[in-house]
Amino acid sequence: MPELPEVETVRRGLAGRIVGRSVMNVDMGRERVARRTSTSAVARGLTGTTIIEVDRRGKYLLIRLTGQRTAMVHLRMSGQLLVAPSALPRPNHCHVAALLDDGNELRFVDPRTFGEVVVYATADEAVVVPELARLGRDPLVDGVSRAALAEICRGRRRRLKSLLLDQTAIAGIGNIYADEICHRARLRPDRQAASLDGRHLQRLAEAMVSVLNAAVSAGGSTLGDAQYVGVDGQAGSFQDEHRVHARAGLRCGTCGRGIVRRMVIDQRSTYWCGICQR
DNA sequence: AAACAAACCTGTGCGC
DNA sequence: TGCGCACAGGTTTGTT
Repeated sequence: MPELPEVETVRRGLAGRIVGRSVMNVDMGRERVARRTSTSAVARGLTGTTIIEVDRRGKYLLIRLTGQRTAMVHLRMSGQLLVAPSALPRPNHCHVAALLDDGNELRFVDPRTFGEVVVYATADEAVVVPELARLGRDPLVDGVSRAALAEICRGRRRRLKSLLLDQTAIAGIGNIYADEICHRARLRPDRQAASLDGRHLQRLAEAMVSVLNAAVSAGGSTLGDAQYVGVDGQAGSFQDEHRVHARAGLRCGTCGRGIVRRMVIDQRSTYWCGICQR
């Protein structure tokens, strides 16, 4: 579910609601969400700390804590981080509930339990979360240029969308935004990345930044199943601006002539307009 | 190296 | 209504 814009929306929500708060007590649910260590390690790691700041790298949230600790949260497909008064009943599938000193609870909710939480000494980051070091550049944190994309595409025989989904190439883009970025750049998702010339790469870099920024401004995308919501349970609105994703059979909103088509790339549904995108 | 398949889970929507 | 199946925003592992 959550891609860069949704995770960034959560990050901003958390920054405004939990920075400066202390963790009084922690209730844990399913062991699986703490699989990188254990539920008791997560509870012990959080209890008694104060939240200093909230960082994001690609789809990874990094909550910096006192005591030189960090809590890493990855929402995967169905995870949510919610801040709610502790008096309100917890939703189903609430696997971490951290009581804060202002009476709110920070809650990690995840029906499918693909998501995870781990607390570690910040100095051990490279050991505990080794995939962070392998992430490619984050288009909003690091910026992305035509030259940077040329470097990524160079010497590879790979389809464009597959490259966009590869977190070690570019961090934060998932299935929705890969489709929307390809559309905005007017590039077919299945064309060979190595075939892109300087003009194409320039369009791709601009599309990446503009689509992701617009999506962050809209608070992310909440599809029909409403799985993604922000920390206050609010839906995003960028789904109203999707041009192709999950719109098979509908008329392309950009050219007004093409009908959005569906294909499968890397086991993921892929939507594109055969007229706009070459 | 790239593409593909399956796995991890639960929920929802659709056709019959 | 109920059942069975397809499918869902992610990532990893193993196989062609």
